[in-house]
Amino acid sequence: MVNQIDPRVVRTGQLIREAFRELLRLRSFDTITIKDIAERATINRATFYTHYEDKYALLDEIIEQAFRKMIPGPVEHALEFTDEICNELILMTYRYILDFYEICRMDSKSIATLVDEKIKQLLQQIIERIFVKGDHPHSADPNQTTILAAMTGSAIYSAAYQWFKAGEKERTDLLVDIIRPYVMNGLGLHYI
Amino acid sequence: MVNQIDPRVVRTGQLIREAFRELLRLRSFDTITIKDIAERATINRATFYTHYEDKYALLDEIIEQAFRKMIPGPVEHALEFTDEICNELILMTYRYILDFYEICRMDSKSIATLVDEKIKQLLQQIIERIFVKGDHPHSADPNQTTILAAMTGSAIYSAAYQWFKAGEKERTDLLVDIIRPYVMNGLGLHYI
DNA sequence: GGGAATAAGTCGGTTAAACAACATAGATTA
DNA sequence: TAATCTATGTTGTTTAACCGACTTATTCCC
Repeated sequence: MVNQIDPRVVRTGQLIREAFRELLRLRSFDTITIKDIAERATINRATFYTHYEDKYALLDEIIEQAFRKMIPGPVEHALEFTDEICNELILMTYRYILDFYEICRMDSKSIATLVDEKIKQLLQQIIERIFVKGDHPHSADPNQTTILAAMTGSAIYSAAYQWFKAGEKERTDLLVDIIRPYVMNGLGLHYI
Repeated sequence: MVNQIDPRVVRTGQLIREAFRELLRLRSFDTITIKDIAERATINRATFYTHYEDKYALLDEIIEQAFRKMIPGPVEHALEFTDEICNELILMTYRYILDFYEICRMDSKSIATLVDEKIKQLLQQIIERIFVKGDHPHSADPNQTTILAAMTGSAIYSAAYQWFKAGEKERTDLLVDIIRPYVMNGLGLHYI
């Protein structure tokens, strides 16, 4: 429908996302209308729909973009799921949660579950990719690989989220030391 | 040809002018190409020409926009050419020169005369408008009004420019006290 | 001087954004 | 409850931006 290389398309997309990010700092997700976004982005309301199906799709992309920007280089290029990589993933996830809940007004908690799901899914993807690239013990069975990645991703996310909700902002080394052994043992990678 | 209300037109115009202002801070006017401007503005080179005839026309508009933004409220709404208004005009002109020559790299002096002419012309317009609005002694004769405005504008500009070139950045009160009596006497307004 | 490279303009065809108008669905209020 | 208002999507038409190609300068370098 739209050519993602056309500079007009690129610019309009940027305007929409930037407007939306600004609005999320000011108000809660469900008080923001398409009209608001279009006005702030200085585009026509109808044009919004050639870029996103609705504001949920837009939120989805915002989350993903922000998350991908935070992936550390070592994780990006990791060929094996090592303790070090596991640490990076944990810290990155925690950092993302801190950032996101600071930026967004989550008064209504309307989008909290959406965000949770999205982040878990992205984490899972990253982890699965590392499993497949390296010769992980179970990588022969794609099905099992996916399940292990899902468990690992949600374990890391849930723990980081609980840490955040408990109000602990310091001593992330403790957080790491709780999650990593659990995950690595679970994967049977501890003694590799 | 282009509809100045269409948001696309407004946005493209802003992008072009902003890109040009940025480039003027980095390089001198005659080293800047249309291609440079278009690239920085993230628009197509051909699109530039639907907005401006060439980079001289663009410079012209940049100068005018910047100048108009500096017009003080009292001058904007003046109904009479008083000492106070005259002071404001002098100070504003001097401030403009300071700003402009700080922003633009005038290495080659290629555009200095263009800028000079433009500013004199704008000053003249402002002054003439005040003459016409108030019942200035000579306002009955439109021709004479224009000439008086031209002389006043260029007198103020030249004096402010000489002051700037002499390197005097302080004591603008002295500058004002030199120009104002000259102009007001010249206009025969000193004893009104 | 002569040839290559780069910039300035121009033009016709294509694509995306603007816009107005419409139908629908919730929310608000009389 | 009926009526008004506001947000959501959708559609067809118009317009401006994109793009490639082309013709002229201008500059640069051999």
